[in-house]
Amino acid sequence: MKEQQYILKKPETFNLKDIFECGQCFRWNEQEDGSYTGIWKENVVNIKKEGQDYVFTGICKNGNLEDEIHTYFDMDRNYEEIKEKLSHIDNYMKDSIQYGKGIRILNQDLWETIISFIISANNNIPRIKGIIERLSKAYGKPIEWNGKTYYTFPTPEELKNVTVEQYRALGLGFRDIRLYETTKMILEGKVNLKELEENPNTMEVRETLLTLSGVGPKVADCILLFSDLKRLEVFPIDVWVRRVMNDLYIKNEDETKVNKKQIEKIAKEKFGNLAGLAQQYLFYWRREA
DNA sequence: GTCCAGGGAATCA
DNA sequence: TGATTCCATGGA
Repeated sequence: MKEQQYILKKPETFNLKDIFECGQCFRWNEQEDGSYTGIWKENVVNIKKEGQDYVFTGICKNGNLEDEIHTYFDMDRNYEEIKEKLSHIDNYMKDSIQYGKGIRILNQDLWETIISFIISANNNIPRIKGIIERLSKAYGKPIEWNGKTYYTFPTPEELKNVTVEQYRALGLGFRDIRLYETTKMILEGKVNLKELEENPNTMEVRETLLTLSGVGPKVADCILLFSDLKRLEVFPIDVWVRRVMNDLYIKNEDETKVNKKQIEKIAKEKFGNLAGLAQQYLFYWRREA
């Protein structure tokens, strides 16, 4: 495969750290020079900031690099407009957006996002990344680039004969059976990912996702928000979001006892159909700062 | 040794 | 419906 290069000139909303460290993805890693290298589909790419431009260098198996980047980085969406709207809600939103102003929500592969967020349950980001890396190395396809070997995220077919014990050996812990069962359900057609992609009804898609093993409300919402399903109105609630929502708007003495429905209600009232974006700014802001 | 992590499922009231 | 408890693993 031939190396390609693409230069993104002076993007308004685009910051490598904000995009890759805000918790939406697990396969991008910072390099010694401050650039980031990652893999999606069968693309291996390094992104380096040069002045106000971003230089993308890498290999792209199908199609051309520019199109792949355009889709993956959600370049058709006007984030300036979204941030402007959310900033007017209150000063908390204004501060959190200022902190994560370079965030873009990636259009990640649905299957990969489902498995990645099943793995994320009661887990921490460094370990999630490690598990996904080992899973890809064990069952994905190798891609050589720039003297290193990268591995694609394994397809359902590539995980077809993997046993629960083999998952456990990768360090998946109690999530081994969930991965096994969900892969089986998708291979058997009990859940059809193509149909999900084509269904505009978010609540219907959510209900279907919830039938998958290891997918509860929070994981389903992350899938809806971070995959190419791209439903910006959902509001995933994890320990960090519950924490920040309680600190800002609810002020309960014991944050662990805050009712989830109360959080959802406030999120819908304040953020409306942009709740997912608001959630992401708040999550990143609270977790990093 | 203890606590915690981008929670979910099983169980019980 | 709502609350409790258990579930591996690794780092702080």
